[in-house]
Amino acid sequence: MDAMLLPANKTCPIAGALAVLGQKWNLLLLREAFVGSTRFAEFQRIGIPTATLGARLEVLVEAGLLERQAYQEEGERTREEYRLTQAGRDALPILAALAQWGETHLDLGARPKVGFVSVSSGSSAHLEFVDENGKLVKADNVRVERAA
Amino acid sequence: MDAMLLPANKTCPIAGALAVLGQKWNLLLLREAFVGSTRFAEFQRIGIPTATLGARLEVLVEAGLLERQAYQEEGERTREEYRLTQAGRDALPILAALAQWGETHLDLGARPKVGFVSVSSGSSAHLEFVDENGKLVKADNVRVERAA
DNA sequence: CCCCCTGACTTTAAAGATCGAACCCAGGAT
DNA sequence: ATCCTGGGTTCGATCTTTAAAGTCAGGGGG
Repeated sequence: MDAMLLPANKTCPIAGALAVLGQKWNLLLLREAFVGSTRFAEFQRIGIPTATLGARLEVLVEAGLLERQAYQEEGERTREEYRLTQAGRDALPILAALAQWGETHLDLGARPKVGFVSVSSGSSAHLEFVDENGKLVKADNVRVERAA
Repeated sequence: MDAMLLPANKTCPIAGALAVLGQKWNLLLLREAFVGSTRFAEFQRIGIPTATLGARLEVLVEAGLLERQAYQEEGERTREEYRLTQAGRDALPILAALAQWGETHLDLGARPKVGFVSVSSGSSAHLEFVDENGKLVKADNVRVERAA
């Protein structure tokens, strides 16, 4: 990841975000957190080796995307679980954008769709570009400008 | 990346997208393509080693995000440049989501902002969640559902 | 006291990915 | 013929991830 933090990349929000989110497994771990996983063993369900899981949870906590919270069940010791911070929750559009792209361009076979659901209306939600006046903008009508 | 394609992950659009887009450098290369880079040497500006660049461009072409096009300048040989396909262009929300997160949560220092601009209105564009009825949904009001 | 169990990690060597430096290739110009 | 330029490739070193084995710690039970 260091090589991606050249002077020019260091001020680029995309490169900066990728410095932590681009590390293997991190976005899938965040997805797990979004669907409710909190415990070490729950995060293992994505198939990540435990050594990597331990290291990644540490990275996500240090980067402020997850936080540790102590919990204790009856007859059990105090343990720690991992919960999304606001910064972690703010990564939701990244996951949604990846999901949208994957749905559109990959052959994923027959399966129930993954869902991003509006809690208040109960209907599914997807990402759109919106301009400063609140108008929808088609993605093909959005240009990326490099800072000078 | 293979371990991320467990049976359960294989049908997940996020994991599937990450199988190609999650590879180091690929999203930054797409960003370069969006701002107009087409040639091998132009992509090098992100600081990627040439060996990795060669391999990555091949991956992005094979995955259908970039395509090669022959070009020839006067007095020069025929060369190939790399241009976004529709699948490549459809990755724009991913870059925008990363940029939004980076802008919000990283200390990037003083610099001109990176821009996503609506071509027709000239104003900046950002991502929002929208429900099936076209209504804006706040991200904190979006729930991620795991497929059963 | 010891043992067991369970969940949460850690250790270690091997495999895989990325990198830096050197190098090669090919076509056009001289 | 050589030189130049752009587009790569090769290769050994370094870093990252992995699989397998292991440790740790607290609570319960004998």
